[in-house]
Amino acid sequence: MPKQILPRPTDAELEILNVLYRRGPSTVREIYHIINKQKPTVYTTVLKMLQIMTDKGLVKRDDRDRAHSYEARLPQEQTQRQLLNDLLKRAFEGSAAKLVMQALSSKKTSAEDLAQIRALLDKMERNRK
Amino acid sequence: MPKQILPRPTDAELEILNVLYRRGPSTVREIYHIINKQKPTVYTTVLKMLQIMTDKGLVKRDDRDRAHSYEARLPQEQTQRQLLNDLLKRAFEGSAAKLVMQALSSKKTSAEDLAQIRALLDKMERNRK
DNA sequence: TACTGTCAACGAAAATCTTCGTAGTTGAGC
DNA sequence: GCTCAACTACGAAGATTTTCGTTGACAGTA
Repeated sequence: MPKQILPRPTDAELEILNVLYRRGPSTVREIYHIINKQKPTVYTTVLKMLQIMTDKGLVKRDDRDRAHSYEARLPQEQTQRQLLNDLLKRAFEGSAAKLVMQALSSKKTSAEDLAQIRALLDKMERNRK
Repeated sequence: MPKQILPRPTDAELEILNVLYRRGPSTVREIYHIINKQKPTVYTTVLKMLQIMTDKGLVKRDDRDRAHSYEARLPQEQTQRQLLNDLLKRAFEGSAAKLVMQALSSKKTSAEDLAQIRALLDKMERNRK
């Protein structure tokens, strides 16, 4: 029973989504191999997670072949944005600026990254006029 | 039994932490009044949460008075940073730049905020030399 | 057909998170 | 001392998340 509003993915679910984002549509076996390297797990655990995620609507299942193929339902950017907005509300009182400041000051960011961000800032200010 | 490494606060725990950050040290009753407005709850639920959070080390308890007083153990900025770093690892492959870009592009940010971020960027680039 | 290996389905157990009812303690006022 | 109101402690129930064992289905091969 698919839901309309996608729930925030849990930790384990996010790990699987990340695999799907890196690999594109994949079978349970393929996903299992990768997950198992990161964190020793049993095949059926991964399968169960995928079934739950299908119910929640986080992934789509293609069951034409015997080995079903799974695919993330939302593009990575949208998942990231959703998680960010969620964190924004829960911990930053909705202030994106505070969040960005914290992110920049806590992590060492490369010169290229800084330049990239600066470019984005420029673009946003231009659009503002 | 306090732990060394503080666990990531859960949703309900974060709500309580936010109250503590706004109010400073507070009694259960005070926290309960606020939480109850946001989401009807029973007094003992809030109390239980605080006890769990004390065990986890998320808050400190001052039991000198009869009505114990609770206080966040980490400053708000540190909690925020922890949550950010966590999200960074789980959803952004550790790239703060990607995270910042998403945050900036998804949310409308005010001109003042943009200026503030730009100032931070300048400062970071100066320090880099 | 019988055997083998791979697969999805299912349910239950384990772990964690959240809520709440009950009980016992303490302090203030009589 | 006794009673009442407010408080904390405790444990259990419910909900959710995560893990895993078992089963049955299916496809290929001899």
